Amino acid sequence: MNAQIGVIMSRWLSTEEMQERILEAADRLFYRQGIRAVGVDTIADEIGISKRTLYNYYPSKDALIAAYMSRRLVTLEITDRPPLDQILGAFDGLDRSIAAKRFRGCAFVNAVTELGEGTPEAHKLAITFKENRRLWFRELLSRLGVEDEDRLATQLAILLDGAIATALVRGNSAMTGAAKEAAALLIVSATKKKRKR
Amino acid sequence: MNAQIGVIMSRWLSTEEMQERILEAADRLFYRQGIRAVGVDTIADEIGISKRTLYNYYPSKDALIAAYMSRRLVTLEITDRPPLDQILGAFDGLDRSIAAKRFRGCAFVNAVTELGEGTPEAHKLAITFKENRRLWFRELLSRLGVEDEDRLATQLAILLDGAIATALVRGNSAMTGAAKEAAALLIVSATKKKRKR
DNA sequence: TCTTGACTACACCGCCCTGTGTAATTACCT
DNA sequence: AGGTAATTACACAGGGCGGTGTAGTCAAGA
Repeated sequence: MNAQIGVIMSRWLSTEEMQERILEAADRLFYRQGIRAVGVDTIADEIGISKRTLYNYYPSKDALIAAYMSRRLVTLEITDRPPLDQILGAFDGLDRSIAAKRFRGCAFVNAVTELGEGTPEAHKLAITFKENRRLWFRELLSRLGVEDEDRLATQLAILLDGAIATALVRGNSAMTGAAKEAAALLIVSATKKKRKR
Repeated sequence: MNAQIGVIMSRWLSTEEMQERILEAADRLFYRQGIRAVGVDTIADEIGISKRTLYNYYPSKDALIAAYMSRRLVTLEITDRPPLDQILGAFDGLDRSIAAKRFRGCAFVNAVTELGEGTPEAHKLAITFKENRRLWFRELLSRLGVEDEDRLATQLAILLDGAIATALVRGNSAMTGAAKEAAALLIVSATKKKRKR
């Protein structure tokens, strides 16, 4: 066969690099086709290694799932751009993700749906992810100087998640503009309230 | 065994009643545990009939899934209550659903997530469901006399779906109030705009 | 009483999945 | 040159699933 690719790779790649290579493939397949729908063999085939080798780097599929979700748990950064731009930019980012044609909704919400209550780690990671983004909104709103930034951050997070779910079902990004507009209106309304006091 | 229940039932129940009885159990299990996670045997056991009998009423699991989703596709009714009450009442209804402790998110979004692109019927039913609710919002907004009711209906639908997704992940209904408030603010803002013209 | 139709229990098929066991192969290191 | 560690192909166990085949049971109607 044309095989033994893994043998060659393993000489050039460190353990961490192999894990990352596996994880990258798992991420792509899990996100696109669903965690339950993708078998370990499929992931191994995807990068041209044997299933046996994959189990040398991850002891179980559950470990792979946990690593997959941890990898998606990126820390959101706050730049020195205007806070309002950053907030509304999140909706533009969603729009671009949908347009990129690999969109399958929120990986964390999907994981909770697919795995159910039987996997508390996934559930915790999903909560953490959502809360991180809400706090990211809140910090930016705080810098904007709005009133009741905690509640407003929740509302923005709801809008974003709603746009994600809607885009998943409808299969297009026609509604991101409306969501962004609603977000802007809520923020403007809150800043006006603040000014009045 | 204590069995032969199905035999007894089939003498008393018509074909439609048996189908409904099966479907009710399938609905409960599919929604709670997920479509892929529930086997046909489990559904049959749940109502005390044999798998063989179940296949006499539904030719395949796919047919059962389609019936499950069709059953969830209820037509939303518009009453003579004030339109604003009905709109905001949708958020209260969500709050009650979550509190009822059987909440597992939106059945249609979950079906799209679980079944993927391989089941276009489910996808179509999900789109229909979401669009029905959006049009329900739009009709009520139209009766309210707001400006740009189509876009506002989209925004309200996004808010509701976002609240559903957030509640699914967080496991509580702490955010429905914020979603409802945002909805109210968007509507009030639209009515003010109308008044100004 | 006898026939008919629905249901049951149970076995079974074929498929897919996670995970492991094994012997052979390969490349690097001493 | 020989040893070592990783990888490979392959088989297989164990389990679940969707779906079917079959022989027997039971109640209703003629």
